[in-house]
Amino acid sequence: MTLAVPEQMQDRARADILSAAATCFMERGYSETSIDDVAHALGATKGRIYHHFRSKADLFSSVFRAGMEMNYAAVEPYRLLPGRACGRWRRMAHAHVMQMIVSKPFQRTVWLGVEMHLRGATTPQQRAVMNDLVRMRSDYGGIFREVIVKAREEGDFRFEDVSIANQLMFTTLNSPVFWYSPRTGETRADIENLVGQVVTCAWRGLGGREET
Amino acid sequence: MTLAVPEQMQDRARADILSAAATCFMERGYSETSIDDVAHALGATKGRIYHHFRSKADLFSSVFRAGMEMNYAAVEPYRLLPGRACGRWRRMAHAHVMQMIVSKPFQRTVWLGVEMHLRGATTPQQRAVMNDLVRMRSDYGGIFREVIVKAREEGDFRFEDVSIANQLMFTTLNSPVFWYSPRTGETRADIENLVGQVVTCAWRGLGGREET
DNA sequence: TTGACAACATACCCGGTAGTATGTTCATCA
DNA sequence: TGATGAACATACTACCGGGTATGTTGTCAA
Repeated sequence: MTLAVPEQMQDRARADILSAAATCFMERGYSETSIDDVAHALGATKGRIYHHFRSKADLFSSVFRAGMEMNYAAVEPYRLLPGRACGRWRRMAHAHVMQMIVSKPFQRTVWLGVEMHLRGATTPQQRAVMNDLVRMRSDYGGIFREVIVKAREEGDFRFEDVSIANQLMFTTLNSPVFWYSPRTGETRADIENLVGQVVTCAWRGLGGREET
Repeated sequence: MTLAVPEQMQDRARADILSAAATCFMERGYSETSIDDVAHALGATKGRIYHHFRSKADLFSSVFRAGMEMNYAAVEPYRLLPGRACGRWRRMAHAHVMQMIVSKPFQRTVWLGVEMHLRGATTPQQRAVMNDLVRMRSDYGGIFREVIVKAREEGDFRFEDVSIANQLMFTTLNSPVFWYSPRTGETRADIENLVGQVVTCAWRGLGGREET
């Protein structure tokens, strides 16, 4: 069988389009991005995109899903680590923030998707897909929710309402998606330091004790 | 002179349009909102809107400006209060969060405007107006920045980078704009409690000591 | 070698929307 | 009382962008 190579090439073709689309959605928003824009960013035409995706909404959903899969993959290694919950939280939070930075175009698109879903700006069948994706994101939030609840039980976090605390925590951890942009001559250590400040801010916000 | 009444009526007519437009922009975004949508929300037609605003961009800018003016007005009473800076910060932060809730449609529009500006999705002349508005917002951020710097000098706040701290703080204080929605039977005390949790989270994030 | 299909490009249609041009109504004022 | 203009509504145009229908090229299998 020589099907393995074509399949990989197809995945590659899709991945290239997804990446270009994510950047366009980040830079221009959903409605302001035309299929022609995405095609132009690829040095191609509409035909290429409509060959791999059924519609603009389908393309958008695919970027959304890819972004969420990246998030799951990023925190997966730390979910079931032994020890105190607050320790797991710190690892997961760090991985999450780092992911916001390295896959910013996809994460911005995820954000756009959530906003659109809250506004209900979709067709009935597309809405089903979006419901699935938003649930996927909600479940992802649930992972963190469980951890901070456990950490509170263990006396490491202090907060009133769990839902509000989780909202505020995610707001903080996601924020680099909006204001981070790479600086010239930026080192790995610079980014680590930045991520550290964000995680610390969220940690404090959750009522975590000051680390030494 | 009987001009006083017509002028007030004109302001009123503009204010009604601004309010309807803010709600539409919040619910649908900029591009997804048509002038016909805004007109329909008013029980009117396009003619009414184009009689008071030169273009869709002009209408949007006006909503943006109105939102920012509300913010300035909200924190103004506390800016120059005597005492420690962290005390002023708490008053200002409280007023700001409350403003995010009570004028949510306008604040969402402000957010949309900032996003659009960062993407540079405007015509040259419209860009001049947007530059002015974004500067207005930047100055508003500067007010808080001064206060948290002062509070750090006074030993009440602890954080590394001022810009990052200010970004994270605003992210937290603004967040209700995205997830708050009024509940049935909600009392004034409920809202105050909610605002309190948000302010406390930001306070902690800035490294403020635990209040008794 | 040929035919079949994937992977595009090109050309076109058509609905929606910003903006305009032109009524229409009503109040005010000389 | 008639003229004037503000405050709209109505009717229309021009254009942009999603989607489709159709052409073109290269590759692989029989």
